[in-house]
Amino acid sequence: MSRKRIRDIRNEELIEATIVAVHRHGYGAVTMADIAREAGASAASINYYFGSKEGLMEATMRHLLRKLRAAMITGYSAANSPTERLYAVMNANFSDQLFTVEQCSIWMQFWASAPYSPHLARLHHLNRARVRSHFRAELRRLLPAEGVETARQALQNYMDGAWLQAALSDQSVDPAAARAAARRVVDLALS
Amino acid sequence: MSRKRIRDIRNEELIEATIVAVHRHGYGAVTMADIAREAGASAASINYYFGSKEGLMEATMRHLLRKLRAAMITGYSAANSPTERLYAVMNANFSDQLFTVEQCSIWMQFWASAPYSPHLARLHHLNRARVRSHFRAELRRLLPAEGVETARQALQNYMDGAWLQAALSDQSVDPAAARAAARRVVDLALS
DNA sequence: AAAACTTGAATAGTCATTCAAAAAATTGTT
DNA sequence: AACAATTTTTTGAATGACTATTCAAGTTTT
Repeated sequence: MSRKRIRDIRNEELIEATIVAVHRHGYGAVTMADIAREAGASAASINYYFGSKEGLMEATMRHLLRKLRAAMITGYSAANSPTERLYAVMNANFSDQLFTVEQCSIWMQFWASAPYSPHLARLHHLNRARVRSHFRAELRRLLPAEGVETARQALQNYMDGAWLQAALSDQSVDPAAARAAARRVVDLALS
Repeated sequence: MSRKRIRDIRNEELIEATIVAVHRHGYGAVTMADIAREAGASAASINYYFGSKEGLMEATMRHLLRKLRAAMITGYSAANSPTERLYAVMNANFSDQLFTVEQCSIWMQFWASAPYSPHLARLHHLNRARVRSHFRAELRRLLPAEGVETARQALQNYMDGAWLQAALSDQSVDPAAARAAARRVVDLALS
């Protein structure tokens, strides 16, 4: 039991250190030594746990995807109308925990490197397809059939664009304001 | 005169090679040797013209920004109503020449590395501010004051999100379809 | 002849990964 | 509890491979 625990604790520590280090140096420039220093460990021990740098990056993206999915499911189950579920998807994406410069920045780093890593690309496509089907399911109940796809693209691209802007902003972002803005965009798309 | 000409020709060739090579290998992974091979030149000659890899990357981004601005101005001057000018901005961003997987991909590479390069960050911010003011100017004539900012965010983030999606798509993209979709989103935002 | 251009080879540095050996934790035995 | 045996974890140092940049020596153009 405790054998597994130590491994899990180390895994989480190293992944958190990876998030910080990638945000600080960039995905393309970050080194194993940077991450090790951030975690207070050695580069060799990272390889002991994750096998390689690529393995660590993939594990980190899985971690972030899990967080995103968890936030989504939480809000989703509390909402009980199509419109509220749309708000819930937005609120999850712009929640206090997820919508920070640090996290948006690392998401963008992963997006940029996905085309060159089949593993990352696969994870990204799965996630995007899931969000797309959520949006479609709710919008079908709210709009005539010919308007569904346009509204979905408007909302989904808006979300990605907002994350991009947050990643590139040098100031800190305001999640509450982002949620309010997203809500207005949803209303606009449904009008 | 011809002294300058040779230099300009080489500059363009090397920048085009950079676009291809960065798209193929990624901004973080591309090497001077990759770019040189693509251009049929040597790595040393690139340094002769651009001083350093960073100088080459900055010049390449400037080149892309110029292209974008030129496309925008062309469409803009032909349009003569606020709505048509909004369409024109969208048409420029989704023009056949600009909206390709290759170019969207390299834009995303630049976005991702902007936070770690003051030069790139500066260029990016200037460009974004310019687009923002264009959108604002037109929307102010079409919507009540309190709706302008929401519509602008919806449109500008939509554009960035669409480019992001294009960069990550493994198939080739369809600029004409993207323009039609963008037009529907503009109509949605103005309704 | 002079200036501009090109490059092969050398330089000086970087980095991920491996590995042997040490340290720490866990287990089994008494 | 005590102690030894075993497994798991950690790391310093070495390895091998890769890179941007420089430069002297050529080639081409003016």
